[in-house]
Amino acid sequence: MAITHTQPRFSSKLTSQCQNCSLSALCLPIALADEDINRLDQIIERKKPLKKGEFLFRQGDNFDSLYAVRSGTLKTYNITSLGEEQITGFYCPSELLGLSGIDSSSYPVSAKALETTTVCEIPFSHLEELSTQIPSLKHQIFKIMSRKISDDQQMMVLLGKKNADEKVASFLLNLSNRFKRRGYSASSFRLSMSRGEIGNYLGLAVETVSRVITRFQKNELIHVDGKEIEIVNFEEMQKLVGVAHDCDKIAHF
Amino acid sequence: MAITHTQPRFSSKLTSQCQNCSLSALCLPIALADEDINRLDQIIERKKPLKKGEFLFRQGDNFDSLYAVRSGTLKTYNITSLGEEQITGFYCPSELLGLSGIDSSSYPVSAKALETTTVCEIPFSHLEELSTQIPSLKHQIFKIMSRKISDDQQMMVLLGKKNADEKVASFLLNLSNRFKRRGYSASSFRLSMSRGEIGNYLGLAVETVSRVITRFQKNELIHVDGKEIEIVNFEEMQKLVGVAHDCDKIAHF
DNA sequence: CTGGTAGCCTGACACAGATCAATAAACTTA
DNA sequence: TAAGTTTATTGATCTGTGTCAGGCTACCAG
Repeated sequence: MAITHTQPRFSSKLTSQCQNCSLSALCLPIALADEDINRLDQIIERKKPLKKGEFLFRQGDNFDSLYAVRSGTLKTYNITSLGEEQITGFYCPSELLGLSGIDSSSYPVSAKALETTTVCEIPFSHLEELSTQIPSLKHQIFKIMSRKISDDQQMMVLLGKKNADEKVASFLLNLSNRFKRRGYSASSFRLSMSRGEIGNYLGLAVETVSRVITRFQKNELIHVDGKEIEIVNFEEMQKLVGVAHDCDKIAHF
Repeated sequence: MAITHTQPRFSSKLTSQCQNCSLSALCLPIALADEDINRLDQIIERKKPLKKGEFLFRQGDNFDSLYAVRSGTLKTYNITSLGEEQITGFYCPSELLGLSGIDSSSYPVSAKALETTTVCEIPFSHLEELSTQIPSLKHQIFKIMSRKISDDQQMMVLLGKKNADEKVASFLLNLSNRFKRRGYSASSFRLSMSRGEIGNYLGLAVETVSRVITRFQKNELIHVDGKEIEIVNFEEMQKLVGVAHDCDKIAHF
């Protein structure tokens, strides 16, 4: 929830980092009183960076904390009964991980860094306590969890109904939106995950992801150079995804 | 959260229905003090039954309330940009609907009754208020939302990685577990949804669902008579799904 | 520099499941 | 009861994507 963009500093003497954090508008969309932000700030621990491939937590670990991404990217994944990995999400700066652990008191997924990554740790018991004292904070947590539920359901629609082109286009536009929200370019960004990880996440084979991306480039929808992506033709991409504009089609039976 | 199994009664004079409700153990897994149950009870409205095909709420409606299913079944679904419906969940007695509406203040899905259905309405603003006064209630809401997030992620694994047989087997065993938890037979139950709705939910064509079910019957995994299902060979069904037993295979890299 | 590894791309082919079509069964309404 | 409608089943065929196999490139360690 509270994130700073400054260089990692580990002194607990630094308070009010959330206020200075360029991402706090995203973490705390409903402005808390200054005093409340301070209180929130005090329960948050800034952790030392994870290197690529390191775990933030593992499936089965005791649940203690939520984590807000400060910089870098992580993936969460399940291990299926066959021992394969199924990626359930990618997490960019300002996004919150670990919500699925609250219920069972252990994390039902593993979280691994895709690159050098820093996070803020938010001990859940403290957060919960604080949320008793600050109703707007509690409301904010409800909203964040609710949002996660809607987003996951959109993902279910994608996995259940879309073809390969639509999946990849949705994925790229989704990333684009997330970068945009953070103040970065919506049209030009770097993929921190491999083609294999994209395919895993979207329910596609690596080869299919590769072919679709190549074809998109051939059709001048995007420009690709390895992990660098530039979205050239937003309009066509959105048509592929099926944007909400043509919602007049929607009937309520 | 609070549900009664008695015949529908609409007098607001009836208090403490939650205590008498055979489902309350499911709604209130962490026992609230009697006094707290009463307070919860007082904010809950028992609504008149929905007939098959009627809406509980529609995509875009203002979000006001959560709903707990008392009897019957509902489905929730999205309308995709092409105007098709994508079912995102089925809801049986004791289960809670509407969580995805908290974030955006309008429901992002529609909820429709699959048969005659009664629900308890829980005005969210009241619930939130009450949760400020009763920390264990707040905790319970966090847990329920967290559980929903884990469940949806399991569904993403199913949609992304499983084949038709595994999907249908998972679906049937999932229903079986839910009936069992409610004290009904785990092996013998009635599907309240059509084959088309099952297919839609699982990302399969109707014909595929039909064929898989027929084949399961041929192989004596289940016995089917229209909407009546009997699971005959649990062990084989669980093998199909890939139960968690063979988790020694799982490596943590 | 060399060899090794991992990621990515591309082509050929196979197959699970979609689609199309026709019939049968179940339910609805009059 | 019959007529009409929806739902389920079954068979025949088609197709999008997975699978397999090969090669290319980039990067790292020695």
